[in-house]
Amino acid sequence: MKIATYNVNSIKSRLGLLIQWLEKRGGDIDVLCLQELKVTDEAFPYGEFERLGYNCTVSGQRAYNGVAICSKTRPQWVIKNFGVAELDGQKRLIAANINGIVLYSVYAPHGDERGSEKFNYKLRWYEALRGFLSQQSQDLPTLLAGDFNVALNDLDVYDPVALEDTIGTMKEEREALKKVLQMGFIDSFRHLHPEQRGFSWWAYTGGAVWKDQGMRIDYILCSAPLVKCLKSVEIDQWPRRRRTPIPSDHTPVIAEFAI
DNA sequence: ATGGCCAATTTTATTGGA
Repeated sequence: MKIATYNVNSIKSRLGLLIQWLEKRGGDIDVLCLQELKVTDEAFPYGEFERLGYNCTVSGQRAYNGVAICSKTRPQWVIKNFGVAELDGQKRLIAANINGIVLYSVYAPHGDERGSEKFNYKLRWYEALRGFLSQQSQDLPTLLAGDFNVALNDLDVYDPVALEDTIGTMKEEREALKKVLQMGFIDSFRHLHPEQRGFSWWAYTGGAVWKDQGMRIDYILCSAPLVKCLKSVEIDQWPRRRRTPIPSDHTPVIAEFAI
């Protein structure tokens, strides 16, 4: 079973490229976790995914945020949002039970800059994520996939000196994500590739992707039972390295499990 | 692959992204 996570930066703008990519891969993606849809539930292009054999469950929002899980088998149940009034105005979390595996598609807040209201919101969001996870049943194997907007370590940024203390690399953010990992989640890419640089995001500006000036901020985190059957983790740069149609600034991360 | 962001809305500017 292959799981992919992809921050599409608008599903409307990315639909053509996304379908092209799924077809180019020969239909090997079983579950697709999407972020930054920027559309309401009603405006999500369900039909396009149905044609490719996917059932999509969506927590959407106009203009900002929005997450979805698209899978070839229907989920047994779905949860949308934290159930925390302060945070649920922004659609950044969806969970689905697919074949007895609990899958999350999450989109962590960007955070703007240290000390800003958005930065504090980001830290509160991570607290809420941990609170939510701690209340879920631990009986089922769990996958946490999405855009976490944090580069965990210096190996996860192209220039740790230039990017020191900038958004995505600050110690508060890294600690927030590391606390999630300490709940029993493993960074699948780093687990299989301890020394490899592999970015999932490059700025639109300055031809960053051609210079490989990026960051690894998109992750597939898995609970211990799933690590045992983790076969491979791949960052597929193909969608990001298109000139036309215009790509997202992120690229998909794909993990394969022997399930 | 080779100059220079992209997307949505508030639309001919502004806001958010990272």
